Amino acid sequence: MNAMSPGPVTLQDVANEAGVSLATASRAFNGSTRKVRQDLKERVLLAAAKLNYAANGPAQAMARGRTNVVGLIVHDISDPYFAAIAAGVMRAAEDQHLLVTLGSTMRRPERELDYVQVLRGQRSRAVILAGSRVDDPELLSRLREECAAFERAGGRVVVISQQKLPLDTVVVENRSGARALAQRLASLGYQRFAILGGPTRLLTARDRVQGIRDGLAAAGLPAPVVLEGAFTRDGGHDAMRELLTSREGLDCVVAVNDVMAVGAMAACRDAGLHLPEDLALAGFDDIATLRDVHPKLTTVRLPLERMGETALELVTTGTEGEPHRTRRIRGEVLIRESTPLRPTR
Amino acid sequence: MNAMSPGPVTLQDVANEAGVSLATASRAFNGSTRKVRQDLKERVLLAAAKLNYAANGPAQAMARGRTNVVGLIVHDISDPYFAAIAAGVMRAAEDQHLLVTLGSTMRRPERELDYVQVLRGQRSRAVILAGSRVDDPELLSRLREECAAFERAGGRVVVISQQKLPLDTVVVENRSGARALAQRLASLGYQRFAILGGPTRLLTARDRVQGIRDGLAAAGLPAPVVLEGAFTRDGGHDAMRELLTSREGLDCVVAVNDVMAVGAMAACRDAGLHLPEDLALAGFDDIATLRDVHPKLTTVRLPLERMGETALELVTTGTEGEPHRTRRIRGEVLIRESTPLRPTR
DNA sequence: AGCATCTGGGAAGGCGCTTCCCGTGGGGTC
DNA sequence: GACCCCACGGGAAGCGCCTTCCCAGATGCT
Repeated sequence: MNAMSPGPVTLQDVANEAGVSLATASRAFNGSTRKVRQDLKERVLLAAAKLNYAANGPAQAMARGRTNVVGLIVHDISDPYFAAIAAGVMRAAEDQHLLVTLGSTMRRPERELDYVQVLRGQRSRAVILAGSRVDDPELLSRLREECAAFERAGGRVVVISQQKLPLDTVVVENRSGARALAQRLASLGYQRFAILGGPTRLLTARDRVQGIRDGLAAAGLPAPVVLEGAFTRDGGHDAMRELLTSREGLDCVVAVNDVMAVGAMAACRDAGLHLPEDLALAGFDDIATLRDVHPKLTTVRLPLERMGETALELVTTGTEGEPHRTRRIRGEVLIRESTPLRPTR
Repeated sequence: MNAMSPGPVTLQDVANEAGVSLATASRAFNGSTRKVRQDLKERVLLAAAKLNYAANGPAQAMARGRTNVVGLIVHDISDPYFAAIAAGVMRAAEDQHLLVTLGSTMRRPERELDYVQVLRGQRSRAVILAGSRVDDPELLSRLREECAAFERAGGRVVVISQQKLPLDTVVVENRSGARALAQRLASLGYQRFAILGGPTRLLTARDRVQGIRDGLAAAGLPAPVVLEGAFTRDGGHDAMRELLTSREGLDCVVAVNDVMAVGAMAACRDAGLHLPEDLALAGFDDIATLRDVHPKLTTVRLPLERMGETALELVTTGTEGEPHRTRRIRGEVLIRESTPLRPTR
């Protein structure tokens, strides 16, 4: 293609090819303050295409002092909750010509700190922390400091979950959603509830448990049994199995997310229970790939992709020095087959 | 923290703080060829920690001529198939202190080209192309050229799917897996098959369809009906609905992936069919979150996370100039409830 | 004709880091 | 004790690009 220079094509090569100066070639691409005559610009672009020029990202980053990369930190990318958020972030990022670097903490929240630091070093334009905050003041405080350092370095930080840090936040209204779900279930006639809760240190799990409690209390129902399990399919499965061996007379089990609910569903089947006749079951999130389980799962729909898009929108629209903004995301209760109207006794 | 310099902390700041030269500070971190006296090294590391120093990634990339970023390009990150591969890549990348930049083509294969080019500009150390190749010679040829450019620039390219390019490849043995599945199903007594195929231009879909055909033919069974649908839940759903309105006397339907199979399952239920009594159904992939659907789905297990890990291993272990390597991934047929032994008539 | 305005080009500076090269000091060898 | 070598610290070049300064030429306006 170009036999002259050895390594990758540089802007100088493009300028030579087009017969213009380096400065003009640069202006042809980024033309901000100065204008470049149309025909010259075309020549440059043509030369670039001919040489298959791709601007050196690190060099640009260095000269400009910032990149067009945003970091997305999730707990576990193979969890469909985060995969859906990631899809939303990706879609919005593409429109803005931003690249997304993915970090996965493998469900170890302390790893968020490392990622934020690494991304600061990378001069990422922003970091999106997707996923529940954790009840750990020490960790929270260190994270606050790390995020502050990130912002001092000129980046933005957006959180998707709880508003626990002085940052732009997409707040997921887990508690009110869970409360609404519980009230709807109560209105369907269910009375004796159990909750399959996630790890209590995860605020998302905790908020949902509390919301359900709120809703049941508001409906005048007794406090539910709460079991703690991992925030995964196996967590739901194991918690449900324990529940089935020890508890009797339950109406309705609410898992704090769909993945756990599906695990619980499997545990019920293993135990020979017939759903929903023998027991009603509900989840949370409305994970797309789980919408076809049978019986169809009552849940609270969260617009996961839109949450990702919203986070990226906060990244791109912020103005310097502005106080941190909040976007509230409400869940929508979806009553489906797994919680039919309960025949009155 | 340090009131002197305005912007982010630089290596010079650390060197000053530690009372050593810039060169020494740099060597304290990377000290490969050259050694630094132990006490000086500790002083530098201490100073770095004190100042909360994070090395400037772009600057390092520029000086070294390469980054520690690998790009992962998938068709759709919200598809659990790709999410699982991504999880494997992430895990392996973490061990190697590599960062992963995610590209999602939104199922438009031609966008792979753009991503490869962008990642070349970013001086990514490698690109992993996860996802089916496409039957489009023109596109394939352009992709070959773009990948060659990437490798000329010093990066590596690894493909997960079919061996269609002269690159390191994690070959998924879709055809033999599908063939084995079909033969097992035949041995269970099924005779009249239909296939819910994906888009024919996707080689993964095509290979699986062909494998099933092979297996049925080997078992002496008549050629199956094949319907084409999108490679998604809705694709499976719609294809199954069409199948149910037009075809009679089917034994067993095989969808070319689990997501489609679950969509098909829903369509069957909508039509009042009872699975597996009225119809057997099988999928492909063994997607983790879909293992609990009822009836449990017969499928071909693919070690998705391990495929991601293997791809990253190819990225890190390659030696210059070596001919491209191949890692074959075999599927494992899992017969489950959705295809019970068929009572002989 | 005189002046303001626009645009291209050359050149220099700087981003933060790695690494080559030089110089010095200490230890070993005969 | 002279010599050599090695180890290691420090100075400085250079990675590719963007930006800016300044000058030259062209154009348009009064």
